[in-house]
Amino acid sequence: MFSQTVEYALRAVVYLADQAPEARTTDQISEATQVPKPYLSKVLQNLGRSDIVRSQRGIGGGITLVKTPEELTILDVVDAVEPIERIETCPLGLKTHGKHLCPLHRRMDDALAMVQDAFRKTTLAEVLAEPTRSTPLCEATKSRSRKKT
Amino acid sequence: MFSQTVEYALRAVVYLADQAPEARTTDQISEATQVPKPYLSKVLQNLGRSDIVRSQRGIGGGITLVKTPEELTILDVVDAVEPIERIETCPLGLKTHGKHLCPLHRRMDDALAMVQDAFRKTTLAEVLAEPTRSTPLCEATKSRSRKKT
DNA sequence: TCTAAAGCGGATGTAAATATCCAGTTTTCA
DNA sequence: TGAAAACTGGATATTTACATCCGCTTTAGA
Repeated sequence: MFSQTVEYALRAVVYLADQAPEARTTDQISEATQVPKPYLSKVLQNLGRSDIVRSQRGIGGGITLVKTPEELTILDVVDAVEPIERIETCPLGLKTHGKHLCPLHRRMDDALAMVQDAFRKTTLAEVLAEPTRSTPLCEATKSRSRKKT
Repeated sequence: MFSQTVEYALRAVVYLADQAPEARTTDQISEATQVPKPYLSKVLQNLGRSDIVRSQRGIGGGITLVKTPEELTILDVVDAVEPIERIETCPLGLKTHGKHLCPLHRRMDDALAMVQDAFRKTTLAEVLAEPTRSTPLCEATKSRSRKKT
């Protein structure tokens, strides 16, 4: 139900949040997140246009988060690459419904709203801080704090 | 976030539930739900294979629900055409994660679970019974109980 | 038993999402 | 100032979802 692109974007941002405030190259992100590099490159460009990440060309360059992990939510990232389309008006275009959704579409939209709310409430910092055996994106026992390669 | 196919399937089934236990032809369903007839036909075939609807060829034939609207949930329909794919194992294939999802994928899967639960709890009968100004799929003031054309 | 109604299944076309490639530009540093 | 690192943008596959078309089969009723 979530597209590949959303999955990839989230992986990349989680990785960058983990490494913040250090910059990481597309190569590094690709390797860490297992996202095919050429496609990842496009996704990152997109995140750049939406002001989620900033890019720096040239030697020593790379990608960094614009905000801190505390300020950035999952929803910010999802909205940047593929916003959740809420059902605002009757999909059948019935005039008499207008903004008053019928029970079917009301329920579908409620489901979308739940997902949106859950994503809005979760910051990247929370994802990283969660005590668990599984570090985001990394094999279990690997350190998470190593910064430079 | 929900595909066209799911949207179409739900519209068709809601319409059939409203008309139950009468059969309706693809033409009638198409007109009522505004779903393009040739594609609707495929969707209905799919719902037939999943035993959500039954079809009857020939004059006087058409499509009917297999279960009553009370027994049929939104999730049944969604699962029939395009099951919600829960995240069961780490999408990166990290061995040490196994079934223990990392915090990112845990949250994504939780969102999927919420949608699934909401859909499982709602029967078609509930959708039809809900007191509202907007009858499912129909213009506001139209009767909902007319059976034959 | 013939005809018209109705669904079935295969073939085909189109658009969007996913993925790759490469030439060009920016930047650092020797 | 030149070479290497790194991102950018455009062009091009590939795959999947969406949509249509058409000839065939089943069925009811005149």
